[in-house]
Amino acid sequence: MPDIMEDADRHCAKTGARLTPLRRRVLELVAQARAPVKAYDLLSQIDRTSTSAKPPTVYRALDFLIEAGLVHRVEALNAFVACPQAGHGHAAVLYVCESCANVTEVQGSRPGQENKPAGFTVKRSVIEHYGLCADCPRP
Amino acid sequence: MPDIMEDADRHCAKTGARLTPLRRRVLELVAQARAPVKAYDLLSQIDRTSTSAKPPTVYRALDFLIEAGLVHRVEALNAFVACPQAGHGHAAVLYVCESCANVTEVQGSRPGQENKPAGFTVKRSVIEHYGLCADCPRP
DNA sequence: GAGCAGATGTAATAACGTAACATTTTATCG
DNA sequence: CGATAAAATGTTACGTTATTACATCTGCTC
Repeated sequence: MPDIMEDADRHCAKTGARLTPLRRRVLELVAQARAPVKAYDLLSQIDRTSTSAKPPTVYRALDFLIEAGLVHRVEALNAFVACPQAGHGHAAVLYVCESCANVTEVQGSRPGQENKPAGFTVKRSVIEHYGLCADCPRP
Repeated sequence: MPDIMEDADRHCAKTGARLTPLRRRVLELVAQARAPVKAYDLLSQIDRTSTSAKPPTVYRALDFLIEAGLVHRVEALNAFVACPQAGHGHAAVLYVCESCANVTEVQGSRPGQENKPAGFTVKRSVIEHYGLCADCPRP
C-alpha cells in the first residue's frame, strides 16, 4: 500500500481542500486501522491526546474526508475506511470480509447498475459485498 | 402491484415461517408506505392501537421479515421497504429517488460484483443507487 | 397438565448522529 | 498592518437508532 497520507496531501494540494491537523489526524487513524473504524472509536483515540474531542469533531472531519474522496463510509456497518486511492470518486465497490473484517476496494465506472429503471439518474451508489475473503477459512 | 400480503401469506405457508399478527401488521405498515419507513415511525403507528409496542417489538418483527425475504433494509437510510416479490433472496438492487423517496427494486443474479477479488465468497450484497427517478424534475 | 420452544412484553441503556451557538483560526483586502 | 469576512473548531445539549437482558405468555407435544 503506497502512503495514504502522502497521497492525501498531494490530492488536497491539487484540489485546494484544506487537510488541517485535526482532519489529518483522523485520516491517519482511519488509515492505520486494518478494518472499518467506528466514529466513536476515533473519538476516544483522539481524546487520549487532545481531551477536547466531542462527536461533532470527528463527524465533521469524516464529512470532509468523505467529501474529499479520502474516506468511504461503510453504510451497513456504520463505519469508515480509508480510500486507497485518493479522489477516485464515489464509484467504489467494497468487499468486506465478515471473518477478518478486511475491506478490499475496487473501482468500476458504473458499478452495480443492473436493469436501471428508464430515466433514473444515479448520483451516488452504495455497493458493499459481505462474505469471506480468500485468506479466511470456510466454516 | 400485486397484493404483497397475499404473497407473503403464501410464501410463509410454503416455507413454514410464522407470519404472526404482529409481524403481519408490521409488514402491512411497511407495504402501505410509498417510501422507506423508519423503525420508530412503525413503532408509533403500532402504538396507536396496541400501546405496548417498544423498540424490540418492531426490530424483532423487521428481523423476521428481512430473514423471510419480505422486507429489505435500506442501509444508507436506516429504513425499510417491502420487497415486491417475496423471497427473491438478498440479490436486490435498489434505486432510491432522493426527490420523491420512491424506491424501485430490480433483481440481478450476481449484481455489482465488478472485479471481485480472487477467492472472495459473497454472502450478502448491499446495492443502493441514489439519484432522481424519471418522474422528478431535474434541478 | 408438564414441559418446551418460540414469540412477545418490558425496562434500561448503548451506540450513532446532529442542531445550535460560541470561539478561534486563517485568508483577504484596503 | 489592522479590519473584516470566511472557515474551522469547541461545546452543550439533545435526537435518533438499536440492543441487551430478563420476564411473561402462547401454543404445541407428550
